[in-house]
Amino acid sequence: MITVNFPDGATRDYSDGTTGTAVVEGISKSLAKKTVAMRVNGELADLSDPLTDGVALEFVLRDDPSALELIRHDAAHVLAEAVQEIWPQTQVTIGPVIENGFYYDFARDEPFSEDDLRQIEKKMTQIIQRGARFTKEIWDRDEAKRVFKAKGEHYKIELIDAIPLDQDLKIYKQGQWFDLCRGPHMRTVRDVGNAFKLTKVAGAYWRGDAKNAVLSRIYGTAFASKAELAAHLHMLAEAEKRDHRKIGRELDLFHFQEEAQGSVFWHPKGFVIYNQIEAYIRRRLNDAGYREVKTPQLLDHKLWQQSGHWEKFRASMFVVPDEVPSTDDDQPVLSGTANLLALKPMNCPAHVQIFKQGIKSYRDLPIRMAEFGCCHRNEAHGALHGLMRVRQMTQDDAHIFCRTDQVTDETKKFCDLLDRVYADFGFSDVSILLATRPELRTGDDETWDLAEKSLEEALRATGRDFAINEGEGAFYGPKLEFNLKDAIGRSWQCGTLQLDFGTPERLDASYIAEDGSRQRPVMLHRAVLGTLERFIGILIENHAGRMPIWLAPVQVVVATIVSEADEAALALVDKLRAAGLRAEPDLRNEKINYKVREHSVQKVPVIAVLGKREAEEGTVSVRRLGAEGSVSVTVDELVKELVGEATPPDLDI
RNA sequence: GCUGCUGUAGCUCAGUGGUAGAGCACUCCCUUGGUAAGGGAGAGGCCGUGAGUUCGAUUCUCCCCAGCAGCACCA
Repeated sequence: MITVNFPDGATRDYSDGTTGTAVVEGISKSLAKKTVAMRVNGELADLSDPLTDGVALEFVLRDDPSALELIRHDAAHVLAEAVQEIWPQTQVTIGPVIENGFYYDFARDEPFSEDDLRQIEKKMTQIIQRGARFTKEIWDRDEAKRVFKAKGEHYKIELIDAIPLDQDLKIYKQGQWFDLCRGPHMRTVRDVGNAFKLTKVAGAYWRGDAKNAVLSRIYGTAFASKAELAAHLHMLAEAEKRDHRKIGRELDLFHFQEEAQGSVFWHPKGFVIYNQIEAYIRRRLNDAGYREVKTPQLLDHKLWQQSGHWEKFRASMFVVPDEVPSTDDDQPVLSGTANLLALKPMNCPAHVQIFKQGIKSYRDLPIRMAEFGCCHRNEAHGALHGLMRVRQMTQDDAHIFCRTDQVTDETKKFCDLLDRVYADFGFSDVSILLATRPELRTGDDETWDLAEKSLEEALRATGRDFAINEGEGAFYGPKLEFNLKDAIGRSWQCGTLQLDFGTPERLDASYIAEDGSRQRPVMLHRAVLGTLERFIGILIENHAGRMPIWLAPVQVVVATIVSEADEAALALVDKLRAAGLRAEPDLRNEKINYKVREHSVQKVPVIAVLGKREAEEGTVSVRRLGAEGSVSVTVDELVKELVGEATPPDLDI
């Protein structure tokens, strides 16, 4: 006899070995029909599992949010079955659920094409309609390896060997087809439903390791209902429309070209945004007690050796020989024997050099040293992506040199600064990850223990929620990653705070403590926006190109209807400019419809229209981006209104 | 860097084994027109680079380069 506890507080007794299926069928037929799985003590489980005494049982209905991962996982199995039914020679590997769907990696000589996806989808639909029941079996390891070997499934054998010996080896069958899987699954493949779609094909490394073979990955997504699938596909389409590379070209903000891959050519309009953001953050940093510096681009490789970058980061550095290139065309340009310099990939070692000038007292700390440092990193070609991933970048970087007892306070202050800045840019949803020691790192484990503990304690002291991001820290210390959620629900890592005991040690930075001893300062590496390039990319996508007026490259266009209004229009532009606004006239020989359309497409926030009537009366007809109608105001009212609106948020009183 | 796909006018894209087309943008002309495209004319391309197959290649094949997607890496 076993006792089962239900969410409503009820308890019921069943005979030993009773399954979830039996329980739900005993409660109600209609509930049983909708139930696809269960939670036993909070853990998702197969409905067909026998229950044990004293468990807390909840049923998972197909349209519960927690059923989504089951739908997707089952869809991945159906995908694998479909592929093997069409191409029996294909080996299956793994097929997990991911944030917005699932994928399955296959080993196959010929990669899949987009056309194959439609064919596979059809086959999946057939399989789902066949409605095979999922059944679970526990297999003996050797037996399992024999079976998979006989099927030519070599990757599965590797997977079996990776499963700890104390764990059962579970096989899930769906009709004739079966797969090694930890489960759980729903009742039948029919529970997958019809709201699924295969979205793309790609190569992916076996076990995510670049040293391994490349597999063919098929991505897909699945939802409980067609409507949710449609909404998701709509979001993807929306993301494509907002692509900052496309908008950057359309709005004439920046461009890239072959000769400078990964580096941005900022056009005048784009650079307005860049400069506005830099000026804004400079004011914010100044208010928060930072002092700005500027350090060299090129530094001797000896310094990078000392800092640890030469050993741990060299593959991402641009190394430059310190010699005069040969001007003889018959000779090699470089001798290959010169001393080596490197373009800085980070500002930290240079900041330590400034710190080390003169003797620092404990009274001087914390020192908050900021730099809009232009850094170069030799990113892999395949990593480059518009403004989001570039080779030349400018961070809103700063290093805080402080005592260990100041770490918590500095962390709090930094978080406060982040909140203000993100709010000013309209981001309200911020999540935090604590990234711990990576495999490739400098410093001993005791130092890492201390660093991770200190950073975590400091973060806890701010009272913020966070999650752990295992193994993703910087090579010199653990870091906090601040992720912003954008207007269409995507998450972007922007801010970072990294705690570093090692660099001051390696570069021999010290201060004189209260007792007269020499002490190492702690270094906090931190950025709020991350890199300006990437942050601007995020802003463009967040706003779909419609920048807030304080950032808009052109804030107002003064467009005329008839040439008799030209003079008044130019006078208005002068007035707006004198008030500090970015205003442009449009006196072209075009109809007002044409002008309005063009400036709307260009996302100009305000169009001030001047016809004969307005020119005579000293008024303007004001049309806002996205609004249908227009409002008539006097010239002075317009100037006053726009000055108020266009003031950067930190200067707004 | 790895796998796959792509590379034709400033942009978005057609197209063909016999050296090319559209729309928008651009220039000029007509039009002075009240809030998302007025009309007409014109100019603009070594069809990514190099090699091969061929009488002939932008088209087929290969190398390289770049871009895109994903992976790996990462701000």
